Amino acid sequence: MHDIKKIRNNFEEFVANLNKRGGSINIAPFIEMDKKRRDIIVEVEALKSKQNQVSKTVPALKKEGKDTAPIFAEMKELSDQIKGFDATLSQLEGEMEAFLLQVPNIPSCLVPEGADETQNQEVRKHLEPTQLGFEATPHWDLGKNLDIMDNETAGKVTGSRFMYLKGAGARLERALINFMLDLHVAEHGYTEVYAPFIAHERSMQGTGQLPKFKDEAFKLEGWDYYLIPTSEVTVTNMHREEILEGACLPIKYTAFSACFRSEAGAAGRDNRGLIRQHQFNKVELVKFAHPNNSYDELEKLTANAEEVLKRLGLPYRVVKLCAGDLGFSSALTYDIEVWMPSYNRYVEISSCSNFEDFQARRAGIKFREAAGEKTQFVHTLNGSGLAIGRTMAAIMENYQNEDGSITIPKALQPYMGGMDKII
RNA sequence: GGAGGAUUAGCGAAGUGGCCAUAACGCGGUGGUCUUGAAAACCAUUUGGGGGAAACCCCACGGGGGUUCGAAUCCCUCAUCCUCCGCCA
Repeated sequence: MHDIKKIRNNFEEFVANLNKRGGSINIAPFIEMDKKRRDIIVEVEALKSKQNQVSKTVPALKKEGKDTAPIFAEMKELSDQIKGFDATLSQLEGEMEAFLLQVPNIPSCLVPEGADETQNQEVRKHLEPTQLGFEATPHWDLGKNLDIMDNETAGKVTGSRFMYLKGAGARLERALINFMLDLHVAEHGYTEVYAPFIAHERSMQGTGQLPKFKDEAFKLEGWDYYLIPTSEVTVTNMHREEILEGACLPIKYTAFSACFRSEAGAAGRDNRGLIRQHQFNKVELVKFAHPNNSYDELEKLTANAEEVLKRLGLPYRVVKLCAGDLGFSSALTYDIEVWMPSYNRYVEISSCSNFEDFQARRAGIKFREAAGEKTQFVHTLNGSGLAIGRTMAAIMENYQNEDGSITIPKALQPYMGGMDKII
């Protein structure tokens, strides 16, 4: 959500910045609605002021025993007029909100120009791509052969794009969750949160999943509830409609959750195995930061997510998304991509973004620098730290042995009850 | 799921149709007086949003709707909390 005043006062600059994303937005109807809205407000408030003035004199008139009927008749007319204006106004404001909710965030000045992911910029790289010395087996084949992954049973019980994990596979999922949460809590200073997997419509709107991406979300029939596509929704909205104390910032949360995505239109190649599921687990990092240092906080958050891959010894690179590839709510995003041997390329495993005040405006998350100061919107940030399923896939593929077994990375062995290999 | 009660500022709380929302009263916060300093006492100050060039005006008593000339107050509805009952991991 954008500041109406900002749009009103610099709308050419606003449109130019927005169009860096590749669209072309027509803001003129909005400017017209805004003008009309303010005209109506001036008119209706004058009427309300009169209504208040007259109402104040009523008790005195009654006390004096005067006849109030003519005044009431006149006031009835005024009251009806006010109701008419208020109805027009609320409809207009509804239209304006509906318009604004569809407008994506402005890319930060740090975002490179570009139309699509081919123009994203590689920022840094850790480790060289794994040299197995034999042909890489995709993780879904490894998983099936080791009897730790079973998508056929999932198909029987639920449907496609779901997965059963068994034995060491299920254990590995749990180990990764605990390993990541422990790292972020004990070493990176995040507060662990366990949040609902379902959120109402306004929360989904608060973080920007709605109204534009309705098709991506699973809605509960008969309810205004959605399965969360990421715990970003339930964690960021923890502080919706709140005024935080400036001294508390930055607030840092880490949360494990299942995530649910319809993945509408994402059929086809590169989606097998654990890469693109309707349900997957994720450990999320969320920050509420002071506007002055939110970009430093983004660097730290990204480094915190990278640390997971470093400890697991997985090769990765960090790319800065160009304007055309930037998510709807984001002002700047770093994607972390892990090396996937069977793909012979990097695959996204985390997306770390600064939303500046875009989500904060939608969700009403403010802070006060100090007592007596004006309130301002916080900057919100988040990133995966990391997606569990894709991390498991990356471990299976990068740590596979020629005999089809999988070595467990050292850092995970304590979480696997000392197991060092899945055979 | 059923019955009853509650929701007012940072906290507690008064207010049951107009004279009560810059919201009584108490606590807390901030500034000051006094003091070597502190405490105490005293004085002042302390919600958020919108419109307007400004003066100033409008809105908000858990959310939304209604009745009324006028709603914190009456009605409907939703949410949350408390008590009891039912059910349950």
